[in-house]
This record gives sequence, C-alpha cells and structure tokens, in this order.
Amino acid sequence: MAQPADTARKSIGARRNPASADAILDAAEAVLVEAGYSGFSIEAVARRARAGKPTIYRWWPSKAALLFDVYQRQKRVDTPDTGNLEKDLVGFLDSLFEHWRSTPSGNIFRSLIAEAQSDDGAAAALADYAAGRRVTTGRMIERAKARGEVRSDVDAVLVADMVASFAWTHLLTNRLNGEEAAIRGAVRYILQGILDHRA
Amino acid sequence: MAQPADTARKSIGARRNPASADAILDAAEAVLVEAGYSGFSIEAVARRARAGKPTIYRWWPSKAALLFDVYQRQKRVDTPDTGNLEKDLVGFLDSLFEHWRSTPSGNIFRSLIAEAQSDDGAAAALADYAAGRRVTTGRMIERAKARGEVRSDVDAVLVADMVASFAWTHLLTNRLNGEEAAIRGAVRYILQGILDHRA
DNA sequence: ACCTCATCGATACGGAACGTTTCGTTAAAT
DNA sequence: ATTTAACGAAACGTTCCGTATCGATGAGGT
Repeated sequence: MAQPADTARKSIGARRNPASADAILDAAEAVLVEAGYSGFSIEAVARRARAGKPTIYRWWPSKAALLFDVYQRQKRVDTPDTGNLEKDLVGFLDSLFEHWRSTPSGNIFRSLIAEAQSDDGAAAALADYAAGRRVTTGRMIERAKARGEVRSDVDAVLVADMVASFAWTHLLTNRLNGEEAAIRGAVRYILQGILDHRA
Repeated sequence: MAQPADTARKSIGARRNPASADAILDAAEAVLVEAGYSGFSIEAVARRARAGKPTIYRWWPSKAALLFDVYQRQKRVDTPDTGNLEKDLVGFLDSLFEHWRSTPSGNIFRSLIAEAQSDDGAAAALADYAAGRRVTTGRMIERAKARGEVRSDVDAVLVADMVASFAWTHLLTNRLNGEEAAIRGAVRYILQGILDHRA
C-alpha cells in the first residue's frame, strides 16, 4: 500500500493546503540531506518549512510516517530486463548502489530502517514496502524461470530477498563504494552456487 | 618491600569500582529488555543502576559505546563444524535465529545497528565487529574449500557476507520466526545456485 | 594514624526536542 | 456574506541530553 500508515484523515475537510504538505515534505528532505538522520527533528522541519508543528502532527502521526512519505516521493530503481538474469541482477544492484550513493534516497532509506527499530508503525510500513519490493524484484527471477534459465522449483521471492538483503546490509554498513566485484560475486554465487561438484 | 606488579594509575584512571561498571551494564541490559530501544536512555540506565549520570559518561562517551559494551557481554553463536557445509550453514543460521529470538542479543543488536545509522562511532565499531564476524564465519567456508567441497576460487568472506546479510535483514525486519524453510532455501541457493543449465 | 585524591551518588544546570494546547488569521466552501 | 477548518506562531510541561559542582567514601602512600 502506498498510503502512509494511518491516513485517519478527519471529516470532510480534505487537505486544504496541499502546497503546505509539499513544503513540509520538501523541508523534511532538505533537513535530512543537510543535517542527516540525527538532525532530523519535527521542529527542524517545521522551521525549515515555515510551518507550525501542529500542522505536521496533524497529517503525520510520527516522525516515522513523515520519513516514510519522504521516501515514497523518491524515484525508484526499476528492474532491468535484458533477457539475461545475471546481467539483470548485476545491473539492478549496480544501479541501486549508484542511486543510493548519488541521491538522498540512500540516507533516507537508512533513516527509515533505523526508525523502524524503535517505532512499530515504521516497522509495519517498512515490512509492507519490503515485501512489495521482494515481489517486484522477484519478477526478474520469474521471467528467467519462464524462459527456462532458472530451475522451476526456485522460490523467486526468496532469491529476491537474498539480493535485497545483500543491498540493505551494504547500505547500513556504509559499503556502497567500490563494491562492483562483490556484487558480481554475490550474483554469480546465487546463480551458480559455490560447490565444486554437482550432484 | 614486595611490590605488586605496577598496574599503577594509568592514563584513563584506574577503574576503582568495577562493581559499579557491572551494575551499569546490567542495568543497561535490563532497560533495553524491558523498555526497548526507544526507552533506552542514559538517565533510565542511571536510575536503574542507582548510579549517577556522570559516572556513566565518565566511562562511556556515548549511548552507542554503552550499547556496544552491553552487546559484547552477550554470548555469541559459534560456527559449527560437522564436515558438511550445508549442514553447518543451516545449523549456524538456525542457532543464530534461535539465539536472537530467545535472548536479549537480538534486540540489542538491532539497537546497535539503528544507533550506527546516526552515530559515527557506533558505525565504526559495528563495521569493525561485522568485518571480524565475516572472517570468522568465512572460516566455515574455508574449511569446506580445504576439503574440496567448495570451488577454490570462491571468496569465503563474500559468502559469509551474504549469509550474514540474510540474517541481519531478517532480524531488522522482524522475520525470525518460522523461517526454517527460508534458511534452507537460501543456503541451498548459495551452495548450488539457481540456474537450470550449467555451463 | 594521617593525608591525599580519584571515584562515587546526587543534584542542578542550560539546551534541545518532544507532543499538545491555545489563539488569532486566512482562505476555501457554502 | 457567512461558515468552517486548516493555518502560523507561540507557549506549555515533560523528557533527555551532556556538563558542572558538591560532599561523602575509601584505598594507597607516607
């Protein structure tokens, strides 16, 4: 679901000032980029957006919800489809690492994961999002299965989970640079395995 | 005059009351277990330990440092060695998940990772720790290489990284229960790959 | 036996951010 | 033109931060 955790929007009075919501999301992103997660406070966002704190709290029940909406506004890396799974997976991870490195998305996502460790709402939203992405990425593997490239008994979502886990962990431990060899290695091991003798 | 070994007052100041340090670490762990990461504050730890805040700040420069020490006191899951890599990896992950589930270690580790997203010191400590664990776990793969079970060109540390990533991500997204099938699948894919045809 | 001194618990401090409440103002909807 | 609700600003009490200051405690050295 693309909606924020709650959306318990009050009565008929629809969001009267969408410009204000945009300004707040813009400010939140800017604060996150300039001050980092540790400097990301509702007060800082309100100051930056020239908005009142209650305005933020009215629409976003928590810092986590705001973070999640900021993340949702970011562009996503979509999954390639060249007809070759190895090329697709390596390309996907290369693009993802580059995207995390060169846009605010990486730091926003890190913050979101961190927040999810202490905020149940953020945890639920993140779990939901991650499950969706596993399915999306899993389609890459499904396509390869369809063309007979991958064994039919393979769990595409699980493979997507392994790929995502590799990426997440690298993001969380600041290992996004010069990891091309690791990416290629990891993909190759998932595709071909590491055993010396085959049954 | 029989003088004891000169452990004399050192730079950092001889820790005069190790019992107090233990009490603080005990309290920190208890707070973390009872109130979770969001309730984990220096003040709460001090209250619980009947210690003064300055006493904590004297020895631990940050919340992250205290967290790390708490984590270091926990038991670790060690890597099995049955002579069969698949059994070892599955056993290792099963034990790790069970350990994270049934002891405070999981939540402490989650907190540490979260803290590392906003504290450079914690990030460095975590990176160091994780690198060490990759080497340790990598020995499992090295042993399998030595007995010819694994291809000699395989990067053992990278494989360990993939295994750890899988575990970390499951921890961070609250997926520690009923994951036996996923563990077996992931290990099998790493060992045997997912391709249908081999080159 | 005395003295010295680092650590101890306790308390207070200024600062920041929390989440809420109050109050005029503004602007869309009727 | 009137209603109505979201708006910004400001202030609130609270919690926690990290630091400073205090007298008490107790071990080591003389």
